[in-house]
Amino acid sequence: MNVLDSNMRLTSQRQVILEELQKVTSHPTASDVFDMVRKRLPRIGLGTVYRNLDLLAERGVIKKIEVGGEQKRFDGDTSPHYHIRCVKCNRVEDIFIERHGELEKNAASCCNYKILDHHVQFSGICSECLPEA
Amino acid sequence: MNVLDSNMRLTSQRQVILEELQKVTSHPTASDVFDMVRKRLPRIGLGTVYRNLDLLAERGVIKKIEVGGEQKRFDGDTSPHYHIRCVKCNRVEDIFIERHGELEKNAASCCNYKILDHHVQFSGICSECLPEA
DNA sequence: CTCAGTGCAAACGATTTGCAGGGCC
DNA sequence: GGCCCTGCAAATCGTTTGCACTGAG
Repeated sequence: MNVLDSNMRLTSQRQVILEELQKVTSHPTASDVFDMVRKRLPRIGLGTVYRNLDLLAERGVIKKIEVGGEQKRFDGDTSPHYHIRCVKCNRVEDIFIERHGELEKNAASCCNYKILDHHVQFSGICSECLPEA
Repeated sequence: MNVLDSNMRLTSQRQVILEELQKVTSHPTASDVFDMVRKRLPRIGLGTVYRNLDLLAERGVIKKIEVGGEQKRFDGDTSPHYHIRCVKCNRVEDIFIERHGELEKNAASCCNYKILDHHVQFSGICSECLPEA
């Protein structure tokens, strides 16, 4: 928790939210996290969850990811990796293939942007949904 | 407009929405399209715009793209290409580099999904925003 | 003590939907 | 003439915010 500013307090809500998020690899939405955290802190409010997730994401302690779908999702793993989403059940999983630096180089040569980052989104059908497809 | 089902009617609203969208490369949001279309059809409703954009996207006549930000955007160009978003002004532009088939192959070998598609999202600072950065 | 953080509820913005009337095929 | 589609407004959903209170430092 040393990444946080000195004027950022270590509340139990903040702590539990981070712990619960880092415990899973399911890329939960804010209300998923709310449900997870509520088991340990029954009086926590949904607003608090949103506020803390945004704050932690801003500091880079966690990542806010925007795959398809309506709700944003959060990832406790900040190491660089890609994602795949199942178009049937909307599950989101990690794809650990090496980042293609080449991609940013190619993009840079065909537009006059200062490129900061890139992300690759795969979509497909997960092994669990495949049989019924 | 031959891509449409036989039971899909060619209303003026539908026609104008498609025309206006194909006229630009700015990846407008639904309400951007609403504003564009309203100049020609002042009585059109926002709901109609949403309904038609979704419908056209479902048929593959246009594409619904989900870059960062709150609103979804629409692209009249359905040829395969990537996108870059300016983190300052939120403009979205096309990146025409050849698709990396390799990406899907690599992803397939590290997860047991049937991979259907992939998309690459770049983020950066556009030439217009760069001076003030 | 102080002020960042909280719970709660109301507000908000994007999108969806129910419905009665309208116009394409 | 049927029924898909529209305009309109209300409803919904995710997320944000105002406020008075609480508790970490």
